[in-house]
Amino acid sequence: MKSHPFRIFAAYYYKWNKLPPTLSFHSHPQYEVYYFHGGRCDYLLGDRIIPLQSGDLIIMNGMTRHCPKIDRSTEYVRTTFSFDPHLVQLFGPELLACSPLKPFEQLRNHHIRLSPAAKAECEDILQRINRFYYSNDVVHHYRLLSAFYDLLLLICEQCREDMESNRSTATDRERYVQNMIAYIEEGYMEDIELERMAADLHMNRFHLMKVFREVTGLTVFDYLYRRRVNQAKILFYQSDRNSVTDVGYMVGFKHLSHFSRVFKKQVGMTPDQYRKLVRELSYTAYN
DNA sequence: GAGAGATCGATAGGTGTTCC
DNA sequence: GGAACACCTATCGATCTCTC
Repeated sequence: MKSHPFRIFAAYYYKWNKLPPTLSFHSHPQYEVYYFHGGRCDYLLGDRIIPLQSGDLIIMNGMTRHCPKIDRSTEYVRTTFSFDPHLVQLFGPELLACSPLKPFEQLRNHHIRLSPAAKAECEDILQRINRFYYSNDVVHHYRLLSAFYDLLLLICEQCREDMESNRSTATDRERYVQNMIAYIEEGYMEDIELERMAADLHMNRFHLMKVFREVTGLTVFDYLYRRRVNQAKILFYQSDRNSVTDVGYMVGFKHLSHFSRVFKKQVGMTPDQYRKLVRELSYTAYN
């Protein structure tokens, strides 16, 4: 899976009992699932501190800055799993009917304490994800997607009560940023200007930029371009008949040169190289 | 040879930072 | 929260390479 071109997934099982890794506040446009197996750790999520217990699950929209604060005197084990929310488009309308991303969209950042039975089930799914993630086998790639879908459903089940009571723990600043992200989601394929965005959201342009950066660690345009490039990846994946030029225009770039430059900066290869990799993969899958 | 795509350079306008 | 300004980058056009 490491060499797989479709790097929208990222799954990591991590066990540490010696030197600590570099852990700092970070954010990203992907959604993230964090599962705590064991150890002593507080999780810093925006301006909240969550003391963790074994079997705790945190779902995050990714855009709020987050990091674990680990007690180094004990062994620390966790699994994180991040993914681009638009990846679910690959599941098709029937599987999307149950809104598998609803907990991420409605609750945004949410802490779940799993029962022993749910904990066992979750660990089984994560184990499968971890196993298939590192495989280059095409069948394992689809089994990874299947396990991913299973995980989303488990999360939906665990969040059902909280979603029904519509309990949201977002702060005012997070809600501001959620509005900005929703605005970008609606118009990322068109021209987006900060001035107009600020006016539409009834915010000051400077305040808007400042809050977005403070909450996410990214600039508005950093986010916009990541969103466009991820959508381009999905379009390449959905059909290798899409030309680089068409995809560039479809995701909101006005000029191919700009699209190519941004894509290469983010992905490390040109859109055409990426498209060819995806094409090779689908040929392998059908042969 | 034609079309698609990549790359480069110049520049105007927009953005981010800093300060109040 | 608002303003000023330096700097970055999006845009545009030109040109080159590659593939069919």
